[in-house]
Amino acid sequence: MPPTRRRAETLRRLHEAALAVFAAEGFGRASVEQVCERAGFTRGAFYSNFASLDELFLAMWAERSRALLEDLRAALAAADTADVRTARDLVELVDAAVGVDDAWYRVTAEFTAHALRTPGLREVVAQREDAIAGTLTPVLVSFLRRVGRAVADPRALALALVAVHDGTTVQCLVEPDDPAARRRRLDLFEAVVLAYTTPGGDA
Amino acid sequence: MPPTRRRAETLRRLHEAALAVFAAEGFGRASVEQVCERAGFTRGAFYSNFASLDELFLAMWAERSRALLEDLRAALAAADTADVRTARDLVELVDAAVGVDDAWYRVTAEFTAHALRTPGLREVVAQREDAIAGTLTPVLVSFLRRVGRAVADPRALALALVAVHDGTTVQCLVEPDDPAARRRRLDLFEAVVLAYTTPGGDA
DNA sequence: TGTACCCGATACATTGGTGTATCGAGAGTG
DNA sequence: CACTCTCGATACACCAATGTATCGGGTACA
Repeated sequence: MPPTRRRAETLRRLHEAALAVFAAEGFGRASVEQVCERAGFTRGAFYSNFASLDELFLAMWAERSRALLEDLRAALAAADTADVRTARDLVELVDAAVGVDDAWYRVTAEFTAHALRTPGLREVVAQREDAIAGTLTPVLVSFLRRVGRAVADPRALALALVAVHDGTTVQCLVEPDDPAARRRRLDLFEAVVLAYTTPGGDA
Repeated sequence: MPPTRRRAETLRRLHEAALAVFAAEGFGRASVEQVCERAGFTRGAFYSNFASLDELFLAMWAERSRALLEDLRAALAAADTADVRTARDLVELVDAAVGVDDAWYRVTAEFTAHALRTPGLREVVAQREDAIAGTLTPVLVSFLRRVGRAVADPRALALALVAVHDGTTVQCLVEPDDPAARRRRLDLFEAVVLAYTTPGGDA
């Protein structure tokens, strides 16, 4: 059964409100009450759509990561091949598309920590991360080939890049006014790409 | 004024209880009440020692990172030079000393997210992280020299390693039964060390 | 051993959140 | 246009936590 028009709109507003509240209060401290107030609903609306904040978060996360990967794919597809010749160019392009999103980082970091302590959730998170890496891999391989690099173990590279992304994002956010942090992030990305690939491709 | 004996013991018990409660409930959801109950005190005890949970956490964190760096230094000092000949050896040694601590990771990740959203705290966290990298740097350089590697930019390396540590820790914890995650972590550490150093040293 | 004062206990007034059971407006449907 | 049933609002009963003001036992120190 497809959600009715009314319901779809309700979900949209709840997602939006939840993101704002999670970002402002922290996932752990956000209450159903706050989310509903922000969305302009009573708690009744919430409970007839979700059983818990966890459930709402997972729905948001699925949506958001889908959109993010789509953006990334689009950014890469739109890039002029002539402008992307080296691994560094590619790294900069991807970084620009993915960015360093303060609010989103905080929310996912907190939720991940929460999931690690909640057995059922841990597996769900593991699955999602796996799916993300899985989607990322082929895109990555094909674009690396364009800049003349062959990847021995694409999965390892994808996971390494995700790890570097997470780790450096914190550093960038902790020192938001320091452009050096941003540069170090790009350097590290580049170093990892070079370490996990060998010359050889279309370039 | 040095803390009296009674007070020192109270602090010890509060630290211990706080770590347990933060780990079990999440930093965001932990209450003063819970911490005190676990420690066997009333809230009166808490408020006459700290103004907030933030304050308590910062005290714990300072203590814990001091101890961690001390352990690391000791582990490196104790290692038989004959057994540590390559960058990989060094990486494995450090990894064994630092480890992947579930509870501690969750607690710090949540606190960091919290600090990012709390202006005053963000700077405190930045300072602490800086101090950690600062302490790490000389140790790192001296041991890399032992295994025959020279470091061009020690600070960049230290920060890169911290980022990789953070990023891969999550991955290891999300898939706790997968030894591959652990191996990928070591591989990434090694790749980064090699990328940020050049041959040349005592070896 | 006396005494000053530290520090943890107690009590109080408040606040804000929880989940469920029930109702009825109005969207969806033929 | 009328019928149906979804879904958000309302109301209920309940609990957990907050921070402060005050008290007094016991530690520390001469």
